[in-house]
Amino acid sequence: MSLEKELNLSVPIKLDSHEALLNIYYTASCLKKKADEFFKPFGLTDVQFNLMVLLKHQAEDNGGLSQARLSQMMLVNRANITSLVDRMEKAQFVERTASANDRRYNIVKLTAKGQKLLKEVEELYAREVKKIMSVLQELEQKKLISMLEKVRAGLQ
Amino acid sequence: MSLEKELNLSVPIKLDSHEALLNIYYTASCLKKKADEFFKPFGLTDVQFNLMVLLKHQAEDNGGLSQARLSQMMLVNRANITSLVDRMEKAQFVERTASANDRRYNIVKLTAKGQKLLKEVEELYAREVKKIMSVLQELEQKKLISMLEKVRAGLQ
DNA sequence: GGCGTATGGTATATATATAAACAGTTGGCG
DNA sequence: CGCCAACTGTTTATATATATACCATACGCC
Repeated sequence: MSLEKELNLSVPIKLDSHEALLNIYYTASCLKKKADEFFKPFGLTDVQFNLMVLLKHQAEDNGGLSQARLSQMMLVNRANITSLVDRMEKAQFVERTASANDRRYNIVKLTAKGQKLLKEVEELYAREVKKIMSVLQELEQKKLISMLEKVRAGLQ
Repeated sequence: MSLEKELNLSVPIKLDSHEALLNIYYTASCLKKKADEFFKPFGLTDVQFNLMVLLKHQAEDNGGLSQARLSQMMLVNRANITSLVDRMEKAQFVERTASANDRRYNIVKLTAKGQKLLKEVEELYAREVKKIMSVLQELEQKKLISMLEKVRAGLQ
């Protein structure tokens, strides 16, 4: 359905390019809502799940990741990670360890509880993602990815 | 550039469909950052600009819009609009009027100051959007829109 | 070895988002 | 007419985001 109908606008969007941009924006917003709904029963948010996935799959030798590294991979300000890890530490999903080499760093790792939960959720999540994106054929998905990469590249 | 490189991931994203979904998500995030940067010199945020555009173009007879209507068109919870309009009223971009017909409603309208600012920003914004999306040809933009509509439709 | 610069994490102020509970208003229907 | 159900806007608690300023630490270079 067109954005115009979905948002119940009384006047159509003038620029095609604006409509395309708004589509990216609103689709992401809908996906986020859907994700938050999906994660809620597990006591997680989409952001927290994302952080756990990064800890599991992107840490070499399972050695954990620094908060700064996490902030780069999540495209957020590093100030953000402080409170996020605070909350997740309180929920016992992750733990901070001071780095031995460089005392500026906090190394964040999954706890046993975090690992167990992640294992449980990850598979269901993958299935859900496949289902959601299955409305597009494989070639379309690749085309979509390449178009969005072009848009990001154009932003500098 | 691929998400893998942009985020400096050490392990590639396994599922194509997940990569597509993350591309939507991260592109929206990059666009939002770009937009906020763009609006900052005018003392606006992207959300505030969006609200002003709706007030200007979607209100029939320039009669303003209720907060509930705004929340529907912005795809946010109506609780959100309260503080948003509070801030914008304080900045004198908009004003609330009690509806004559139905005392439950607040009608939100642009002030003269808001109209003047919007007029100034809107044109620059349209130019910027055209520039950003010009990395895609017109047909590609239409294809992008239709793919994103399909994704949203699949979410129910 | 010591100093300036860069980097990591934190604190604060601010903006945006949700959900849930509440009060006031409206409207339908017996 | 009166009650109930639905709707609007607000409040509160919570989660996420930014920018900025700050402190501790590390590193390069003289």
